[in-house]
Amino acid sequence: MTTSEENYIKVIYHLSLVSPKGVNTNAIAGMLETKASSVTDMLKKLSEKDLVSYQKYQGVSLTENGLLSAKMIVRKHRLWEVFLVEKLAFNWDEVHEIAEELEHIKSEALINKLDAFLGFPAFDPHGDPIPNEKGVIQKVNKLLLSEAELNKEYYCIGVKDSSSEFLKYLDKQKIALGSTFKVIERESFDDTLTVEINAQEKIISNKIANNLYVQ
Amino acid sequence: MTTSEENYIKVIYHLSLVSPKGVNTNAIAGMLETKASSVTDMLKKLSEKDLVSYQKYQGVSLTENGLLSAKMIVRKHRLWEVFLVEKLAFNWDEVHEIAEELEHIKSEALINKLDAFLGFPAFDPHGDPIPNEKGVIQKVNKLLLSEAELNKEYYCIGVKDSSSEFLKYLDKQKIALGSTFKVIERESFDDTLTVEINAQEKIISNKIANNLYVQ
DNA sequence: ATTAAAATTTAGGCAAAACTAAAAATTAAT
DNA sequence: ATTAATTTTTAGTTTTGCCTAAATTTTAAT
Repeated sequence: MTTSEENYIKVIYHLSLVSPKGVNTNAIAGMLETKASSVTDMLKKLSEKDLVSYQKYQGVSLTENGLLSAKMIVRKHRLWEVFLVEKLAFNWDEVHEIAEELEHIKSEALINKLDAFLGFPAFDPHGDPIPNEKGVIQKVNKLLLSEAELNKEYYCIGVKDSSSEFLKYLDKQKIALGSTFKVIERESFDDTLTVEINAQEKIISNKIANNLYVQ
Repeated sequence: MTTSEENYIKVIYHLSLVSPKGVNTNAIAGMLETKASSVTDMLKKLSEKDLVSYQKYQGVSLTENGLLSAKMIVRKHRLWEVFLVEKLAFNWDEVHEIAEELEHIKSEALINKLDAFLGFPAFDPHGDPIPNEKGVIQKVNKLLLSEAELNKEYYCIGVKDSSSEFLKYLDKQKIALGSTFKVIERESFDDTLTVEINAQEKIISNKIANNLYVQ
C-alpha cells in the first residue's frame, strides 16, 4: 500500500465510524483536502485491491481487508503518539502531525517492539483506544460531558476533538485526562455548564462540553 | 525536499567521501538501483535547488546547502538506528532498512528530542559517528584491522561494511564493538590474519580484516 | 591522432496521484 | 412528476520520478 492509499483507507475508516451506512466521496475529499474526482479515481483503485467495496454513486465501505489495514494504521498512529508524549516529552497537542508521518513506516516488528517498549498501552494521549496486534479495540463506555448527570462524579477519559487549538485551551484551563468533573448546573438557555473541575468551579460552554469524554 | 531527493543527496554525500573530486552519474545510479538517465534528470533538479553543483558530463558535488542537508539525513538515520537497537532491542543487522524509512520523517523537534532521549550518542550501532544538531561530525582516528601492527592491542570501534550478512558473521564469531584484537601473524601469501580476539585465537580473512575498524 | 569503448545526456513515454471542466446520476424542492 | 440543486463520475491534463532507446561526450587504447 502506498502512503496515499493508506491515508484514504484511514479516512474511510474514521468516517465509517460516524456514518456506517456508506461513506461519501465528498466527505473523503473534505478530510483529505483533495477533490472529489481524485477520490473517485482512488476508490476504483482501492476497490480493485479489495480494500473497499464500492459502487458508483453509492458511497464506499471497507472490506474485511480494508478494515484490518485501517486498524493497523490507527494502531501505529496511536502508539507513536504515546511514544512522542511519554518518551520524548512532547505535549499532547504537538504529536498529531508527526504521527501522521510515522504511521506509514512499514515494519510489523517495529510496531510490535514499540508496543512492548511502551508497556502495551491501551490508550493514546487523547484517550483514544489503541488496537492490539490483531486489530481488536477495547470498548470503553464513555459519555460526553454535555450528557453528564448533575451532581455526579466523573473523570475525564478522552477528547473528541484533538485539534491543537482545543488541546491548548484545555491546558490553559488545567483540564487533562484524569481531571474530575461534577456538573453543578446546566443553563437551559445555551446549555452552558457550571462544572467543578478538580475542585475548582468553572463555566464550560456547550461546544467544549461536547468534546470531552467522561466516565 | 522529497524522499527521492533526500535519497539522492544522501547517496551523493556517501560517494563524495570516497571520491571527493566529483561523483559519477553511474555510481549514483548503482547505489540507488536506478538508471543513469534518471540520475541525470534528478541532478538537474537538485542543481536548480542549489543542493548540488553540476556540470554536464563532469560529475556532481554537494553545495554547502546540500552538504548540510545530507548530514541532517545521516544524523536522523543514525539516531534512529541507536533508538532501534538501544530501546527496541533490535539486533544491529536489522536496523538499516527501517532507519532508511525513519530518516525521512520531517521534524527538527522530533530528532532533537530523540537525540536527548538517547543521551546524545556520538556513534551509531555500527560505530559510525552521528552528526550533531549543527551537522558537525566528530573525527575519530581509526584504522582497518588489515592495517594493524603485529602484537599490538586494538579494540573494535566500527564496521566498514554494515550489510546484514557481514554483521551476522561477526555475531557468529562473537565479534562486536569493543572486542579486543591482537594480530599474531600475517600470512603474506593471501593476507590472512591470525588474531587474538577477546583472548581467543582466530583466523581472519583479508576481506573481513578490511571491513573492521580498530583503534 | 584516430578509433573504440564507456559514460552521460537527450528525447520521448509511462504510471501514480493530483487537477479542471464537463457530463451524468442522484436527491431535494416545488 | 418535473425541475433544480447537489453529488459524483468521466475525460483530458499536469507533475514527479522513473523507464528505453538513441545521440552525444568523454576516456582509453591503439
